[in-house]
Amino acid sequence: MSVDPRRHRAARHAQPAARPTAEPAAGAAAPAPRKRPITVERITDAALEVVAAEGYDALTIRRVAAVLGTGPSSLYAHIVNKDDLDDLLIGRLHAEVVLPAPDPAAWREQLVGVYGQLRDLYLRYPGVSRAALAAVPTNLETLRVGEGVLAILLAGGIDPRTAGWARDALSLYVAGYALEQSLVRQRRRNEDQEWVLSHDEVVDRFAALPADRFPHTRRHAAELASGTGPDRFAFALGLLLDGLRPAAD
Amino acid sequence: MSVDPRRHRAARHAQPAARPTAEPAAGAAAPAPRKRPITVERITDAALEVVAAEGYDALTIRRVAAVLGTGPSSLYAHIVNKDDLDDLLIGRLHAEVVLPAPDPAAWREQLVGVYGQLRDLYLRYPGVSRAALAAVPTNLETLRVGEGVLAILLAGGIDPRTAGWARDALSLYVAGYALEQSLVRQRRRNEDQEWVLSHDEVVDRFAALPADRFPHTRRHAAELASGTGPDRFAFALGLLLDGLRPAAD
DNA sequence: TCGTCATGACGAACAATGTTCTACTCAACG
DNA sequence: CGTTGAGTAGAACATTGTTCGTCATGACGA
Repeated sequence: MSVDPRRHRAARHAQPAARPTAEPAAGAAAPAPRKRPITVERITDAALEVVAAEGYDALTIRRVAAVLGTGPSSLYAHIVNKDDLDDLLIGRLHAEVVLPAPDPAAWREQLVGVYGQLRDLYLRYPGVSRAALAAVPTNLETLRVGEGVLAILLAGGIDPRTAGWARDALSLYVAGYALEQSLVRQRRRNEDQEWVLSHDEVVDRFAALPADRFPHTRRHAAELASGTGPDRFAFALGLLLDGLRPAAD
Repeated sequence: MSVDPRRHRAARHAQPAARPTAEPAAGAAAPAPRKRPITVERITDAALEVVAAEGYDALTIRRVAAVLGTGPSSLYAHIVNKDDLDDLLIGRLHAEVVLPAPDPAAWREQLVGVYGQLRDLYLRYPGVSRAALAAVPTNLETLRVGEGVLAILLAGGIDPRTAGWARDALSLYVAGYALEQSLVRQRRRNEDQEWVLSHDEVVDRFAALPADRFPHTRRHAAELASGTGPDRFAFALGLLLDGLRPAAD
């Protein structure tokens, strides 16, 4: 039974009562174990390494264990299961988000900045946003980012209930956007699937649709396939944020 | 090699050249095969049955085969792989969406109606929205719904490029919303996981956060956890749609 | 009417996954 | 020097998607 990693998970989701990690003073109590013991941090590092290099689909317990030079069972002394590993990943990602001090005059730009960071993190680790969508919303680092976003919204004059709902919608959209974008890029890599289409092919395909059943798609094929990812992202975020304006004026 | 189901998949994604399904006139050419042969339609039916009853996670090839009273390998004469099955599912779901004739005066309500249908379909089959997020956007039925949405937006006076981007954002949000909602309900069912929280517990947990690091989350715990699913859905959809207004006026 | 053949169904099997069981190592402590 | 106990690791199990070779079965031509 040993230390039971479930306790550790619970600690990551509960309020930080005392010391979050309780790292030794580097040389005092634990004078450097000879063989680089497996820790939750090292597991998370290895997992992110795998995801960055090969995508979230390649993230298996065995793959992570191989990176650490061990077998799959060795990880289960530190993590509860694969869901727990996902949780660690999105926690680590959210931990990297830097939150600005809320500025009532610039709440909109600040939110674009924060969610832009999240988007970039998601895209740097292709497919993790799937884990983010499935994640339990009580992870401590996720809560930290949520609190920061809430602070910005409230500083902007948005009433609390609206702010909460808007935050949910924004987070949902960003995760969904990153997931879709990752899938597109992944498909572009697997060119062995002959029915995968490039950008131009999509335009051609749209334009080749029967005019009787798909008049608009056909007519505006170019516009529909237009716009890089960031453009669409900024557009959607703008829609969501501008809708909040009335409450602030 | 036989008929190669890849051809069928390609047909489902290509333009409908001639007959979409080519169903026999019931008694003319094919006078009722004695043993109910396995067809793509029956596979899709069985798969949806499984998802409706046990959720998308329970959707395995073997499970579907069992519903049809056969072994897993029998399905591979009709589908390419599991991704193909996912594609069939979301195609069938989109086929059930009824599209209104575009009314320039009611484009907003019409869109709420269409995406409400999609949301209800997703929620009726818990978890399928995951497949929808990963789906290839060239599925014929998906294109049909997309065309319908586009028609409504254009009738509302939205310019084509904005309409296309807005459509993407809306579809993304609806799929993400349904996925999140399905996960919440699924978690609520698996009560054996002790760290899963009910609504009230979430409020308590928020209110119990340390006030120094989570002041806003703590203070507005009630508002943050407030609102049923439909409320939040309507709110987010409203944000996205109202942002389009200026272009229409 | 009989033989041939192609289509599709099926069982067994394979590789890969998450997870558990049990044995083992090895530093710390009496 | 012996004990202990946490952390490690290898083997194994159940379940997944997928493929291979074989078999039934209905259609078609002589």
